[in-house]
Amino acid sequence: MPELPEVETYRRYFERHALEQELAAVDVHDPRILENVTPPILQRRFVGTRFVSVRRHGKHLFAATSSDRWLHLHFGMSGDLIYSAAGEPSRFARVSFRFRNGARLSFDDMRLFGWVAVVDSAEDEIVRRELGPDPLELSARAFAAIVNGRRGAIKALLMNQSNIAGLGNLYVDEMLFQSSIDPRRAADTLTEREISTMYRAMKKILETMIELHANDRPAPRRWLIDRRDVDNPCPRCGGRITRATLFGRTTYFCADHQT
DNA sequence: AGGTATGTTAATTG
DNA sequence: GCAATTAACATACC
Repeated sequence: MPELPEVETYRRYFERHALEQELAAVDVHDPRILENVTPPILQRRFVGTRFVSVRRHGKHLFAATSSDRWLHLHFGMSGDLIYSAAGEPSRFARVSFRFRNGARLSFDDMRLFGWVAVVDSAEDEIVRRELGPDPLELSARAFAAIVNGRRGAIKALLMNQSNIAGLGNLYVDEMLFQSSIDPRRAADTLTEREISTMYRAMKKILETMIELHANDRPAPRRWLIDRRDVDNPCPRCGGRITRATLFGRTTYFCADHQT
């Protein structure tokens, strides 16, 4: 389930379980998951090294190794990380990093929209892919600068990873729901106050979800996220949740209070 | 059987 | 160049 809070959760999981152990083997269960390497090159790059740190930018995860290469993961729609001390990899494991102690870290991805790559520099890769700033390191002023002067719809703007990296369909809907803004509103019709409300909602939603994932807790009941279904009562105003396809994605919102 | 899915990108059109 | 739209990618679930 990968937007920014989920990828941050994977980052912490990777950091907690898979650092500073020598890699004994890399098993490629399905080579279609590899973005810019072949199985033998992936193995040559990583066997004998250790992961030393993990960083995240938007929905991208980068693990530095004790050599000069980085592992670069993107989770697509259904990517996941599973560390296990022993046993067989799960049904949808596409690559498994096996450690000297017999444990493995598997990259799972049922739908294969994610990928595994090897890069020389996380920083260069962020630039090369034209990723915008990570929202957790974005000031209110910088956020306003991204929104201001754009004519397109606010939802499309927020989903575009080159504007801000890390928001996806669910959390953009959540931000707009909590900010009472219609997803179709043109960015240049938003007031300063609305932009500032969106910024605060964005930070609160992302930080809260990271905390909730860490404690394995569900989203708050007054949020949209677990009520994404047509005709559900709006947990804010008593209206009805509407569903529409906007900018290619299924969008849920409350037409009563989001204007 | 058909609709749906947390993402990205290329192609097309305005 | 920007913005909107659609299709495509591959797979499973209900």
